[in-house]
Amino acid sequence: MSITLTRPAAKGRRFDSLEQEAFLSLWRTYDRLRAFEDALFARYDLTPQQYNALRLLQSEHPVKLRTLDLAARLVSRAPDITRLLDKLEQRGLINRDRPADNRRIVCIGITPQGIDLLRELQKPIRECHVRQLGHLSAKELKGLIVLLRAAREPHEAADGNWQ
Amino acid sequence: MSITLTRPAAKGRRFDSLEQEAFLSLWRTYDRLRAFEDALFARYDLTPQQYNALRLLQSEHPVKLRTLDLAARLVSRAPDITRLLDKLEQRGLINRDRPADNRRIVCIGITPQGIDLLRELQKPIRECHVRQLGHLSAKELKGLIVLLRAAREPHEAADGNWQ
DNA sequence: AACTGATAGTTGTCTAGACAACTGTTGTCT
DNA sequence: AGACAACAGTTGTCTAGACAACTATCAGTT
Repeated sequence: MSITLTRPAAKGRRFDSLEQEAFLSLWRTYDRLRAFEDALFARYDLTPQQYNALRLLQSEHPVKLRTLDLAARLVSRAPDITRLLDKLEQRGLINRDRPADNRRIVCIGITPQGIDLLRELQKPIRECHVRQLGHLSAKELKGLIVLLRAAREPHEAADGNWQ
Repeated sequence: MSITLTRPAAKGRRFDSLEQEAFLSLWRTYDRLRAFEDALFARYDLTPQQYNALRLLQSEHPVKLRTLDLAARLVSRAPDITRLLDKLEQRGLINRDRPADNRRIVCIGITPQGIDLLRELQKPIRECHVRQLGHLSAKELKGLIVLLRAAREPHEAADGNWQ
C-alpha cells in the first residue's frame, strides 16, 4: 500500500462555494453530534424527536397541546406525529383526549411517568451535551447560536413557532 | 378561542444550557436547510447522500475508491453503503469491480453517465445553495464554517478523512 | 336542514437508516 | 499446509421518516 493512498488526494475535495461548504459543514457537524444523543436515548428506548416532544409537553404542563401544534414546534418536522405519539402513549408517558366541544382536535398532555422519565434523563443529558460541545467556550457557543439563527431565519414560518 | 392560546407561552421554552441551545439550533437549522436539498434531489431521484457519493467519486476520477473508504468519507455515516451503491449501479451512474489480485475489496468508479448527471445538477444546486444561505455575508459564512469545524473537531476520527 | 369547504388527525405504503449476524477472502503464525 | 484471526462487504430484519390519500368533524352558507 503506497503512501500516496493513505491520504487520498484532497484535490477535487474543495467546495464549489462558501454556501456549499457551510451547508456540508452543518450537515457533518450535526451528524457527528447527533451520534451522542442517539446513543444516549437508545438506552432509554427513545428517539431524540420523542424526547423533544416530551420536553415540549413538560414545558407547557399542565396545559395540553393539540397534536398539530405540538408537531409544528418540534425541532424536526414530523409527518408521522400520530405514530410518534402512539408509541409514547403506549408507554404511558403521555395521554390524549378528544374534547367533547371540538371532537376534531386531540389534546396531548404529559403524564407523571413522563415527567419522571424526564427527571431521570436530566443528568445524563447534561453530561451528553458537555461531551458534545463542552470544548467550546461560552463565547464560541453564543457566536454559533447567533449565526445558526441567522442562517435559518428566512426559512422559519412567519408565525414563528421556532422563535 | 382566546388570544392567549395563539402564542402558547414561551415560558418553559428556555434551554438548560448553552450547549443544549447550540445543539438544538444546529439540529433545527440543518432540518430547515435540508428541506431545500431534499426537494431538489427528489426531482432527480437522488438522496443528498447519493449525490454526495457521486460527487466524491467524481473528485477522484479516474481513480476508483474502495467501498468502505468511500463510506468513510461521506458526510453522514452510511451503514447501508452496499445498498446505496446498488441503486447507483442499477442506474448506471457508477461501476464496481472486484480486482483479481484482492478479491475482498470492491472498487467503485463513476461512469460517464454519472458525470453527465453531476454536470446537469451543477446549476440547480448552486441556485439551491444561494436560496439556502445566500442571505448571509461571506464573513458570516466563514465564521459559521470555522465554528462548526471547531464544534465537531474532537469527534472526527483521528485519521481525519473529514479534515 | 342539506351542501360546501376548511380543519385536524389518521392510515397506507414505500423508502431510507441502523444494527447485527453472516459470507467470502487474505495474511500470518506455527 | 492447516488453523486462526483480521478484513471487506453483504444480507436480514426492524424501525423511523416521508408523502399522499383518506376519514371525521365543524363552521358557514343558502
